[in-house]
Amino acid sequence: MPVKSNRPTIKQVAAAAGVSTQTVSRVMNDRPDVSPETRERVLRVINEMGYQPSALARSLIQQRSYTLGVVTAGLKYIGPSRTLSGITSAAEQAGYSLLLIELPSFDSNHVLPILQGFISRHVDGIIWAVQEVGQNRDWLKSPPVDLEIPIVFLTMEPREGISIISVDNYLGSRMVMAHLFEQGYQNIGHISGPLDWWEARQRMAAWKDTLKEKGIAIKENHWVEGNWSASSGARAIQVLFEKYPEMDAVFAANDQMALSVLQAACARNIRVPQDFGIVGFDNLEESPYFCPSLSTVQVEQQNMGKAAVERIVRIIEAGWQNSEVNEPLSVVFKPTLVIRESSSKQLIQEKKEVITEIINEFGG
Amino acid sequence: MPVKSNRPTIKQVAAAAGVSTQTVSRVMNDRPDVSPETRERVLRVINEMGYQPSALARSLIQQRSYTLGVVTAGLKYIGPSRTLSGITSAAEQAGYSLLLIELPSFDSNHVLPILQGFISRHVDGIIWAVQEVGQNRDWLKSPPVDLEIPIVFLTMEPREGISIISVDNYLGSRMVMAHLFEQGYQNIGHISGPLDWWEARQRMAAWKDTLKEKGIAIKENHWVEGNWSASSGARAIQVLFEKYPEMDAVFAANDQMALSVLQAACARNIRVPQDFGIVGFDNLEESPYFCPSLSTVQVEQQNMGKAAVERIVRIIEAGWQNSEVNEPLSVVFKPTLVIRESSSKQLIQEKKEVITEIINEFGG
DNA sequence: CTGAAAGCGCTAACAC
DNA sequence: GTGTTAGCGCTTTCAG
Repeated sequence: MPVKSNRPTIKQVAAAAGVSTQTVSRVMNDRPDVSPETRERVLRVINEMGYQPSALARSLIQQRSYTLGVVTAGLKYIGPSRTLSGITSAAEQAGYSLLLIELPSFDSNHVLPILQGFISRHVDGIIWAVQEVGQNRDWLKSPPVDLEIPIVFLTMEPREGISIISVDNYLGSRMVMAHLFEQGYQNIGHISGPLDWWEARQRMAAWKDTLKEKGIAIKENHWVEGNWSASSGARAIQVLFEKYPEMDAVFAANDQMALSVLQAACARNIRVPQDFGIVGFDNLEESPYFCPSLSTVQVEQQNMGKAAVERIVRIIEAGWQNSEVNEPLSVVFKPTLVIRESSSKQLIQEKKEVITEIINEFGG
Repeated sequence: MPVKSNRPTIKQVAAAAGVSTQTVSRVMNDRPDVSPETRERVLRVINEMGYQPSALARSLIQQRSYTLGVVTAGLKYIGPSRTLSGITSAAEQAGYSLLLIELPSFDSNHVLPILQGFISRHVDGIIWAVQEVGQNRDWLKSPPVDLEIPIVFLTMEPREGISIISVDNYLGSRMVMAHLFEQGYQNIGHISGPLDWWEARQRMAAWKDTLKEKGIAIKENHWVEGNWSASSGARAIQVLFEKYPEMDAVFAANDQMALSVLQAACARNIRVPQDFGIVGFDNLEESPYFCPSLSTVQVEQQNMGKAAVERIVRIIEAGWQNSEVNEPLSVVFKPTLVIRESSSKQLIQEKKEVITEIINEFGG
């Protein structure tokens, strides 16, 4: 079973139809300057032979591949996958193929071979869908190749002249904190994400700033750094219960870690939310079904993926006709607070959920 | 910012180095027949100019793209993403690029444009990583194009002459049932997945067969069909509690639905596992942290993705040298039973987990 | 060891 | 309307 596929070439189709390759090309590309009879005849032959033009050859001559390079990491986690899902559907719709690369780790700074691969394959644009972690953006300071290819980043700290699609983690976390105080919780602990993640720092900053504004001193024993995993959350909550006994609520930087807090509370017979409030971040598919259901922050990851594709496509098409893209380089999505039983003394009775649009909360 | 990148071509490198393009090509491909001095000179120029050969042009002439087409669906669920993650890392290691397509739905049978796209882009092989659902394999009966490209499927019913990487869902479910009976549960209900899914049917068949073997009559009120989601699980368990009051255990076809059972039991103050046993399937990252922790079946999805890549690469390379692949076409992975608190009266005391290798259980 | 010629499959540019 | 010529960037083949 030789790999070499013997599908017909444009030459063979032309010969079979008794025309030149140019005419076949014109028919394939719906050019007007072909007589109806010729067109029909050629189309018939194309169908009979099952002719499929080579995108490779076309890309080569047109210097345009209709392909996007996508870099992701941590696909085994749900966040990156959701984003990727948004990317795939938007790309399909825009008529672009996707060349996918998954980094071996989030903080990989080993990007040269990836960029070279993309260049070598003539991608029209790149979507860098890896969160900002550790030093994994350092290569931007001195790009290893001078990149003529447009590139859009997802989820990173704003940088001059770079197109970024991100979500306002700080705002989302502020909403969490405002909600917890509103519910009457006073001593709010925090389980942060790993602090080499930009997003983890943002979420933590909101926790700190809110406490500061309330005149509450932040002590070392009021928070613990986790690593996003439920097991790290389990360790963290144990430490917090021990070192911060007055604590009556926890803001966990994601739902997995919040889940462990739920479990720990359950194991200690602490009543949630009556005596202890818990809020997470990310809104897992399962979070409404935790016991009690988990309050959290909803991020439209799929839409962010879509936005990234739309943005890169607009840049590509603009560059193609040498026009400028006159819209803001970056987009910041607004998250939504989803209030469920784990933090709402009212809701635990009524068994429903409330979604707070930022617009209503933070006068938009 | 024109998209057209003005990176150097082999011609320019050749001119700059004062050699012919062949020589540059030879150097790039590490051919032996270049004098050390020439090689060094050319290499220097290559580095200076940042030359990166065009994979497109190379693919065109070699009739070989070192690219794999990957078809997936439901990336917003964790299962498909885990598999994809296995595929990306194995492909990277094997030196293949990935062209990714996500179907709009699991049961899409609209495959012609996808195959044409792959053919057009000269992929060397295809990995069809979509579960078998409804009629979504019908196109295999009369392939819409005569596919010269080798293709490997993940997770589908065995079919003559087709290479398939799958997991033994039936075996995994038998292990669940054996375990539940061993724990002394007698009246075991089932929440199935949607029955147009092959995997859901397999899991259910094991439930049925086990009951039959135990001489237990299967009644309509002993099971409910879910749709994999936690919310469908919530509806299902409500029905079961009502119509099957003697029930003392549930085998849910995935962890999300099992989670809802956990929640429902918690809401009704039913003691799990003392009075009621629960087992899921798939082993979510979060399942050890449910309250109580959830017994389940572990499937090595990432390894299945890896296996698919390794298989397709072997077929490709074999085809390339016109040899045959003399190994079984298909691989069936063995799942593992993970016993946690939700179904183990012993463990709920000790707070640990037990992993049952099939080898020990079903005399392998 | 090196280079010249040919061509992978297609389309842009121009001729007729 | 249609065909011819040239060439995208590379490798294969063959000559020297």
